[in-house]
Amino acid sequence: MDPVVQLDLSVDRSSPVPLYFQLSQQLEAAIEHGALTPGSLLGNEIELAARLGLSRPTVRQAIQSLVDKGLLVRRRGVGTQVVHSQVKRPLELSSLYDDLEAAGQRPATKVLVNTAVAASAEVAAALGVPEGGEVHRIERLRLAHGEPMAYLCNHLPPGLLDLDTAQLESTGLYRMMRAAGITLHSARQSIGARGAGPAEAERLGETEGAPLLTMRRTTFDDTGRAVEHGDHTYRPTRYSFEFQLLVRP
Amino acid sequence: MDPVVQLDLSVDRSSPVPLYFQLSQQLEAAIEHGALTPGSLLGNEIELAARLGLSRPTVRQAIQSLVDKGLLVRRRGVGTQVVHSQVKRPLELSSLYDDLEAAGQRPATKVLVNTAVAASAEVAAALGVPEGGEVHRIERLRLAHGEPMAYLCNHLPPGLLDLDTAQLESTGLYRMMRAAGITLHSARQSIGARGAGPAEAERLGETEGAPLLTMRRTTFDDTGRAVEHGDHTYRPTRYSFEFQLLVRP
DNA sequence: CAGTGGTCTAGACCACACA
DNA sequence: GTGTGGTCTAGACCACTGT
Repeated sequence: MDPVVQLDLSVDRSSPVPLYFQLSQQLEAAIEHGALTPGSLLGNEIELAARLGLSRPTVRQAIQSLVDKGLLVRRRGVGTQVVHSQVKRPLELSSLYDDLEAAGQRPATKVLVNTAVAASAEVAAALGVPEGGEVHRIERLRLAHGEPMAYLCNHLPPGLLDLDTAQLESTGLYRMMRAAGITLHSARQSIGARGAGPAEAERLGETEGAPLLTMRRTTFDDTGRAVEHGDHTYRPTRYSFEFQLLVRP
Repeated sequence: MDPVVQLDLSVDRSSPVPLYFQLSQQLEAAIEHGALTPGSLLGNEIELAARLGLSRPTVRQAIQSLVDKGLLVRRRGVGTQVVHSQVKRPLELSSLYDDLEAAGQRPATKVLVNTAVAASAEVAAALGVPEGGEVHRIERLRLAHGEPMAYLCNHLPPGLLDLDTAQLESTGLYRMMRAAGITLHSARQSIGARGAGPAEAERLGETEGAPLLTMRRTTFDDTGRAVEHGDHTYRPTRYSFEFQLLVRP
């Protein structure tokens, strides 16, 4: 039988951090460094609440947040268990710049184009602006260790952001948006593949017809406004999309 | 100013369906068919609870589930608003079979291989079985309208499932797993691209070196056990990965 | 300031799993 | 049966937003 684990848990009621959050952090940390081993039972919620001097709904809220992260599983009539597998993070709205930086690849960006243009039909539809209306176009080449990894073409609605070329070369677009107070909310993505055309091959240092990984994405903020439409091509020998999924219960 | 909408909401206390779920379904339906327009305010929770004869936590639970789906946004001091954009579904653990069926493409499957084999190092590591130990190997060709769309190679731990060839040809692997009482929980995926080798090109009706979309995935059930490892190749002219993402709040 | 969501309490009854 | 999570109530106070 799986053991019921006794943990050293406590909450600080004078802290501004919500109690449920303090608890979920402690539980997550316990799972992280092995104090709660995979498969172990958490002990029932009532008893846990009594031990911490919390109400049951508060304890439930803490546990629920970890269930949502995929770290715990609840079974009615059984209990709450630590999931065995190493669930890391569900897919997030990732930024290539952040991905590369996290991998220690010291990303570099070369801005090829940074100008206002008339919106094509596709861009206009994606951004919700009139066709032929003004939008901002950015073309960038992303490099790691001096090697081209991806060609990024983005369009943004006019006036959304101050698109300084120097800033674009030193950080990622999403970071600039967040810094400008834009709350990213959702994105619609499409990932595919195709053979490289002559210009693409040249830009990325590939041969014509070489397989390329493509990603098209429209990103929305929390008011539902489209804030960015991107058309990216990646060298598949240098980059692939990796992510963890959770099944919606 | 955005209008506060008055809706015709009600709950049935004699129903076995949870009250919060009844409410969230009605709200979702109202958003779906436009009774709640994007940007409109939902009205405060206390008043909504009073109107329905529910407690505030119950109403909050209903609203929270829609916030989690990305349909609503809460702002402290402001209220709860319907998101403007058409958020459909966050990425789920999708099955190619279901994807094709949903697109009305009448998928067909040809089972090429269905046998026990010794686990390669990669498969053994993915499934958590000893290298060289017995695993089950399935190779399938997925067709739509008689045209090959994808080549699917999967490995499963031994004895997990009764892998009937006829059943494999008439439905998808995930459906068979769910029908066998396996609760899918999470998956780790990697999507990339490469040029087709001679055998792959032959199988999919492509020429050698043609770009192919690749997906490698390991799926886990809710006990953390790996239940499947797949290595799939898709014809990019016929298939791409489309999904909606929500930003982690 | 008033109004909103964010957090929290101390109980209650029910449905399901397992022995 | 017993024990678990699932749902629900009727309040409370706090933090933030916008006027």
